[in-house]
Amino acid sequence: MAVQITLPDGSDREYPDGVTGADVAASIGARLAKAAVAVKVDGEPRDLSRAIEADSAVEIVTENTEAGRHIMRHSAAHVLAQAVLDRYPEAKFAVGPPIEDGFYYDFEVETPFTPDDLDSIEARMAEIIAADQPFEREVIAAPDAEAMFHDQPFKIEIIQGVDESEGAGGTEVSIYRNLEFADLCRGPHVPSTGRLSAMKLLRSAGAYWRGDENNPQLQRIYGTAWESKKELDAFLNRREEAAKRDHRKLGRELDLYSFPQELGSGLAIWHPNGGMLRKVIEDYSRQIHEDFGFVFVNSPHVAKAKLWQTSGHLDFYSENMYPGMELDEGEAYRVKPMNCPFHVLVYKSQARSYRELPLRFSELGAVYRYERSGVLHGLLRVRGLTMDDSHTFTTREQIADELATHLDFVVTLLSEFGFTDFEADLSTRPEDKWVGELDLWETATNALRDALVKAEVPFQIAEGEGAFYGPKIDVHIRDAIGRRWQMSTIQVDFSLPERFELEYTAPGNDRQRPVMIHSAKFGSVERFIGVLVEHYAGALPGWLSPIQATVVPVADRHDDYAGEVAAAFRAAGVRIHVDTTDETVGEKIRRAITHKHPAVLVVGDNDVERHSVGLRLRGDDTERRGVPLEAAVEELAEAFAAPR
RNA sequence: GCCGGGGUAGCUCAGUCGGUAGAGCGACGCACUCGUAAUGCGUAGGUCACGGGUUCGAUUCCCGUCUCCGGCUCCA
Repeated sequence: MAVQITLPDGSDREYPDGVTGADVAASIGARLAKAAVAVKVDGEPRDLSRAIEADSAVEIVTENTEAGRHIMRHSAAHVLAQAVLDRYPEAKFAVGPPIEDGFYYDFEVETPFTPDDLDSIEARMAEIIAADQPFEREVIAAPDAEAMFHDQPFKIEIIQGVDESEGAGGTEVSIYRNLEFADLCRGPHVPSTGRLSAMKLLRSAGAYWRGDENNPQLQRIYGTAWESKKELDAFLNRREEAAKRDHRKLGRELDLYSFPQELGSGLAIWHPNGGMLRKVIEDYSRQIHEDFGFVFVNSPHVAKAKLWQTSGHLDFYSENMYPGMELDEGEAYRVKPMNCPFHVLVYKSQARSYRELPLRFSELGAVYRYERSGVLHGLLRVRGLTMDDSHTFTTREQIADELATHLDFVVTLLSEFGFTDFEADLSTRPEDKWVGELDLWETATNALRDALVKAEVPFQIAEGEGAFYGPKIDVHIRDAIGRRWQMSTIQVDFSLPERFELEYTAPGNDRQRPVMIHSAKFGSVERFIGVLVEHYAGALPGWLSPIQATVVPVADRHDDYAGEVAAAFRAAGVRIHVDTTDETVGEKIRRAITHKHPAVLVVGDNDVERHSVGLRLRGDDTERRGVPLEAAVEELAEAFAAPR
């Protein structure tokens, strides 16, 4: 007997019966065998030590691939559990999957782990790894597994879950064993613990069993594992680099905004530089809205509770709303968490004709949302935010064109801020609870899909994930270091027009109900700025920089000329300031560079005489001397011009 | 909200096994007037987050509050 194995390059090889993945790897090459952590047999990951019974396509999974690291991290999670149970025999262990860049394991223990505990656990893991214990797979009947894990309630629950999902009775589960430690696991695993030397525990945290806060809270330990010390160090280094981009830290360094404790959680104040950044972004927002045919409306921060009752927010959104207040004779008011009811009232302020539609209302509206204290995070999750919010009222016939326009708008806007890597989620009708007409849902959903295809935005369909009142598109971007952020949304709404009994007069003089499209392009101005700052690591593109250029007079006899230079730039629309502080030239330049100013202009005796400047642009560590002033003004005005 | 870890000068941090605190940067003053990433000297600046308790004495120990950081989706 022999098995025929097809390798990824298409070649076929014969192997004797009982051949293992490890044998196949060894037969191809010693280096491959050394790097192998598992195999894929007909696409299914398996242990290297398992015999390959039938003819199949085999691919060796090596440690330097994502699939390989995934397996290593899964194995590292086992070792973590093993170490914890060694140290805390009474601990109950729950689940321990690999995640992006690492792994975790959840435990129920008497007292939460301290940082010292983590050191001790990591030391025990190092011993297990040094002992190079082999991972051994075993398949046993579910009832036997329940007996084996009789004092491990989470494992019992998992075993019973396997029963439910795969049909009760006669079900088998696999377990992995290394020495005295055994864990329920689908596998595969690395051959032995010795493969996990580049490993580090990172932190502990509370986490609810199965992510549900009604369940007991477990103690989660996070760790990371890589194929080599070098890769581990590179990862730790990347984390440090990411920390340097933290918009909260950069916000302070660049004097953009702050979160004073006196103010309140989740609330920011904007300093002059941040105020300028907001102005530039808000000016841009107004301009592009105008360019895409939107008109501007405005609304107050509070409204009668009855309005929120009509809109449905008190029924569906009240947990995110600030508590009510009473005015006059017991009239209840609420602070707005959204702008939509106001824009609806603008629509209702007069009888509408089909000739006016689509009607696109836009507002940079400050809204307030109650977020749980634990989820607040800098500008990225706040309790007071400014939405570049719009509400478009269309006829049914116009929906498709209108959605395409909105997507075009969003993509144009994100591109002009330098984001190029988009992904979208298309959320479709929920199964059970929804309003409106089925064919309208289909029309709108298809229109959203067509728009995505036409705009060439890669997307996934989030089946049934839509709101009850209509389908939507969420647009995500990837930032400079690969993180994914949700930015824009385009949300169709069949419900609000119904609730507010919106109408327009159609050509046949009959009354029709419009459809609404909610859309936020930045999401929130605050959050958008947070993402921008992190994406650019504070070095905002010239058109966005609050200070675009600094003039450095060489000595104070050049201050007057420096003022003339600044005036010339200002006249051309460049945001410039003169550094007249009593410092050396080197220090003033260093200061401008560390504050990420896009241009530094040094002026000295030669420049006064020749009416020129020394010009140094950000990212360039050389300078150009004696550039004629007019030429420099023209160059920077062009380089720093806003896209619209 | 829940779990863990923090809160000391404007910022970054050290320190106090209970005897009211220190550095660097920044700010301010003086000198220097300088050509592309830190000139020198000096001065000021702290209710050690807030409230209570223990103590002869609390920034330090205990309790509570506020606040910040990390985590709470990724199906053995």
